[in-house]
Amino acid sequence: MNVIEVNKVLSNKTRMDILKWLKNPEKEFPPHKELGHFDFGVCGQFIYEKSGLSQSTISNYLSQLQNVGLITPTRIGKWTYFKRNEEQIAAFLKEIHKEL
Amino acid sequence: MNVIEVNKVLSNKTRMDILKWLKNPEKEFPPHKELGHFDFGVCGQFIYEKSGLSQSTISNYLSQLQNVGLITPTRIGKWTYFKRNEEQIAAFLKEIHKEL
DNA sequence: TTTTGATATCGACATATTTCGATATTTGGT
DNA sequence: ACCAAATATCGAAATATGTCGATATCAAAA
Repeated sequence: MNVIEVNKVLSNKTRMDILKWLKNPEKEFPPHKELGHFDFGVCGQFIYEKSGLSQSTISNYLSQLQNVGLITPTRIGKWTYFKRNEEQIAAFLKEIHKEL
Repeated sequence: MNVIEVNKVLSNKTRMDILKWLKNPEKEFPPHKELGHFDFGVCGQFIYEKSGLSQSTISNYLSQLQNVGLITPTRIGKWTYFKRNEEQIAAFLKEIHKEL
C-alpha cells in the first residue's frame, strides 16, 4: 500500500469518478443483460460508455486503478467486470490518515 | 476543498515529507535561534536544507501546499514560517473518506 | 544606504501524464 | 473456421509536472 502511488491515481477526475460510480452500480448503470447482477461490479463497456472518453483511455484507467489494488477485475466470457476492492480502499484511507 | 487538487499535491514524495516533518518540528529540525519556538511552524530555510532539493523547488512546493490550504505561512522579519493547517488537513481526510 | 540572508519568481529543459486512434487479443456465436 | 463484440496494447501528440540556476524582492543589520 503506497499512499503516494494511490494518490497519483486518485488525482484524476475520471478515475475518481469511476470509483464513485462503482459504489452504486444499480443507480449509475443499466442492468447487465447477461448476468442480471452487479456482484462482480460493472463491465468495462458500460464504464467506457458513461465516461465520454475513448475505450483505450478507459481501459488504461481501469488498469491503473487495478494496479494499485483499488478495483478487482473478473473476466466472464466476453466481459470483464470491475468491482471496488473495499478492503484496499479502507486500507488506503487508514494509511493516509496515519501518514498525514 | 477540492479532493483531487489536494491529491495532486500529495502525490509527490517531497511534498508529503514536508507535511510529515511539520508534524514534529522539534524532532525534525534544529531550534529556531530567533524565535526559540515552533509556534508558527518551521522556517523555509530549514525545510530547504533538509530536503536536498534546490531552494526554488522547495519554495515552489511550499506555495503549492499553501495554495490548497494544507499549510499556513507567517512572515516574521526575514523568515517565513510554515505550519500545518490541521483544520484543513482534517477536512481533507473527512472529504476523501466521504467521496471514496 | 549598502550589504547580506531568506524567500519568491522566471525561464528553461527533461520527464511524466493525458488522451487519442489504430491495431491486437480474447471469446462467444454462426 | 470465421466474424463480431469486449477488452488490451501500442505509438504518438499535446499538455503538465519536476527541477534547476539565475534573478528579483524584501527585511534586517552594518
